[in-house]
Amino acid sequence: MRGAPAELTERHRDVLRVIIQDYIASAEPVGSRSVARKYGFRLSPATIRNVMADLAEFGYLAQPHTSAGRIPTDRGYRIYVDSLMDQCPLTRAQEGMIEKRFCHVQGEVGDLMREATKLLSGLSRSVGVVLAPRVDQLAIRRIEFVQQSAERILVILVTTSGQVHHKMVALDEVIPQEALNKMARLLNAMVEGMSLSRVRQLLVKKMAEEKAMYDELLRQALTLGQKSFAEETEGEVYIDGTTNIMHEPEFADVEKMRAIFVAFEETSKLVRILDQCLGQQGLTIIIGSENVLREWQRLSLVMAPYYSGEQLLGTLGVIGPTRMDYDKIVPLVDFTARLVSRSLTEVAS
Amino acid sequence: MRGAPAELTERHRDVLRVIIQDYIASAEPVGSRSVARKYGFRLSPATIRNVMADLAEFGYLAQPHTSAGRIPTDRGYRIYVDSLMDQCPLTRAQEGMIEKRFCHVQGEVGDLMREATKLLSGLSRSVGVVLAPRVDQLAIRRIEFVQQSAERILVILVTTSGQVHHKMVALDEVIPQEALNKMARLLNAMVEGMSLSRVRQLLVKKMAEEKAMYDELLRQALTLGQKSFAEETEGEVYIDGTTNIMHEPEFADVEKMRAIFVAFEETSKLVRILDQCLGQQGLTIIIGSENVLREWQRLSLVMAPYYSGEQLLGTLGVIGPTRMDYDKIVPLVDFTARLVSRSLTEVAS
DNA sequence: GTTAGCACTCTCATCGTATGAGTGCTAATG
DNA sequence: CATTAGCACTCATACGATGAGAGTGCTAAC
Repeated sequence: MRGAPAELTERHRDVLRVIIQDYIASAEPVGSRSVARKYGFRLSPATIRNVMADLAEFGYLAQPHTSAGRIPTDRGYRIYVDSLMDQCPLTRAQEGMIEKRFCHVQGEVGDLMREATKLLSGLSRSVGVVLAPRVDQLAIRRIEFVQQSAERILVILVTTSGQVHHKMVALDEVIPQEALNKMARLLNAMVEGMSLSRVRQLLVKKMAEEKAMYDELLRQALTLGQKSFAEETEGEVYIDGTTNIMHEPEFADVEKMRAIFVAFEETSKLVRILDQCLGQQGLTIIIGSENVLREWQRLSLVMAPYYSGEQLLGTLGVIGPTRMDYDKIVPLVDFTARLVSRSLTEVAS
Repeated sequence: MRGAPAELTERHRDVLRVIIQDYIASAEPVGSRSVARKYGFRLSPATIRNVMADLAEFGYLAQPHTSAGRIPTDRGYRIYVDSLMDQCPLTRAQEGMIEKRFCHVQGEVGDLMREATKLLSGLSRSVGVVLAPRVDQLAIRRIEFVQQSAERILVILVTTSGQVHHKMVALDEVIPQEALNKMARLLNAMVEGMSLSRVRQLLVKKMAEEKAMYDELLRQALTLGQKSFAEETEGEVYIDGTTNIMHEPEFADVEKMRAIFVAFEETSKLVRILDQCLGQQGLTIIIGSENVLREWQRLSLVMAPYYSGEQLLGTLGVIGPTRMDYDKIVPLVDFTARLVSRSLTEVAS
C-alpha cells in the first residue's frame, strides 16, 4: 500500500465513486465489468482493472478473495464522504413531511427526542440515535423537594428546556415537608437560570460563607442542595430502529449480530462515542475502524449537533453498517438537527 | 391425537418428564435410547418407544421429522409445568445474593424496577421484564405546575410509591407562575393520597358544583387539573437481556429473530399480554401458542404479580423460548416478586 | 495509454453417496 | 400380556467430487 492521494487522477476518483456507490447499493463485491458498464463502455474492463489495482494499492479497495470483485475499505469510505460523494438532498416533499411530524410534537423535550430518533431510524432504515442534553449544562428552571419517607427526599429538577429529572436523596435528619418547601423556595431564588455545574460551585461558596452564620434553614437547604446535585450526570441516549440492521447482509451471522446488539445495550460506551462527536464543529462522520472500540468497528456513525439558540445541547444522527447510504443520510441528519434546534430554540424563548 | 390425560400412567408421566427435561437442557430431539439410559436401563428402548408413541398420540410430543427423536409440544410443556416438574428452589446463597442486590437500591422506584429486570434476565439467562405500576392506580403524593412557556405548562406528578411522571399541557390563557403555585396548593390539598382515576371523578364533580360559584382561581385550577389528568396512561415496561435469547438455537434463523425483536420493541402489545397476567391470581405461565399474538407464539412467559402492602401494582417475570428452564425460573420469578413487594411495601409505609 | 486474450483462482451450487440416529413393526420371550 | 430383540425403513446431515461462473492478473498487440 502506497499512501498517496496525490497520485489520484480524476479517473481514479470516478472509478472509486462508482464502485462505492455500487457496493452500497448491492452489498456485493464490484467487478471491473460492471464498472465499465456504468461508465458507458467508454473504457474496457481491462483498463478499469488497472485503475482498480491502483486503488487497491492505495488502500481504498480490498478483495474478499482473489477472484472476487472489490469492496471499499474504511479508508475508501473516508475519501468518499470527504470528497467524492454527491449529496442527495431531501426532496421538498420529504422535508415537508418531516416538518409536519415535528409540529405534532407539542409536548415535552423527551417526546421531541423520541420523535427525532424514530424519524431518523425510519427514513434511514438504519438505527436512529439522539444524545440528550446533559443536565449539568442546562439552565435550571425549578427545584422541588418531596418527602418520600422519613429520611428519603425526592428531588425534582426542571430545566428551562423542559426536561424533568429526579433522584432520591437520603438524609440523616428528618425534615418536615413544610420546611422542604421553604428550602426549595430559597434555592429556587438562588439558582434559577443557572446551569447545574455553576450551581455546584455556588453552593460550595455559600456553604463556606454560611458556616459562620446561623440561619439553620439556609444551612440545611444548602446541604440538601449539595447532596442533590453532587453526582455528575451521564448523558441519556435515545435509540430506535435497531431491528433495521438485522436485514443487513453483513450481520447475517448471529454472533456478529449479537455483538452489535450488546454494543447498543451498553449505553455508557455509546455515550462516550457520541461525546466525541459533540466536540467537533458541525457534522461528524465516523467510519468503521475509526471507532476506538472493538465492537463498533463494523459500524459507521453520521452525527450532527443540535442547539438551543447558541447553546450546544447534544448530538443526533444515524448508526449503520459502514456500507451505509452516506449521500442520503448526511442530508437527512443535517436537516433533522436543524429542525430539532429550531424546535428547542422556540421552546426556550 | 386422543385427548385423554386420564389414560396417563405413572410411566407415561415419568417418560414425559425425562424427555422434557432432556430437551430443555440440550435443545435436541430426544430419542428412546437416551431416555432408557436416564431410566437406568430398567426398560429397553423399545418399551420406551411404545410409551413415546402414546405420548405423541396424546399430543404431548411431536417429531420434527419421521426418523428423529421427540420434542415436547406446547401442550406437553403445559402438563409439565402444571403437574410434572420438580421446582428447583434457589439456594440459600443465591437468595442472599439477590437480597443484597435489592438492598443497594436505595433510590427511586424506577431504579428498583430496573434492578429487578436486570436481575431476572441475568439469573435466568433470558429476557427479564417488569410491568411498572399504572399511574392511574397509584395514590398521588404531590402535584406541581411549572410554567414552560406562555401557554405551556409542565405538570409533574409524584406518587406515594416514589414515581415521577410529567407531561406538557397547552393552555389558551396565560397563567403566571405565582397563580400556578396557588393552584397546585389547592389541588394538592384536594387530591393527596387519592388515585388518579378517583381524582378524575372528583374533578368532574367539583367542576359541576363550581360552575355556580365564582372563585376564578379554583375554576382555573380545576380546568388545569382536568387537562393534566385527562389521558389514560399506559403501563410502562422495563425489559432487559434481550440479547440473551440470541444464543437460543430456536432463533438461529435471522428472520425469526428479527420477528422476536420487533415484538419486544412493540411495547404496547407486550403491555396487553402482561395485563392479562395481572388479572390472574399468583404466578402465571403462558406457553408458546397459548399467546394470542402470532409473534409471541414461540415464546413463553413466567410472570408473578407484585404488591405494595395489599395493593396489586404490577407484574414481573421472564420471557424466553418455550424451551425454557421452568423448574429454575419459576422459583426465581416467585422470589423476586416477593422481594420487590417487600421493598415497595417498606417505601410506602 | 488502452485493450484483447488467456490462463488461473476461487466461490458456490449441485449431485450422489455414505453414515448414523432413530423409528415402527413383528415375532419371540418370560 | 407386558417386554424386548431384531430388522427394515426413513430422513437429515456431512462429505467429496464436479462443473459453472465470475473475476482477476498478466502479456502482448494495437
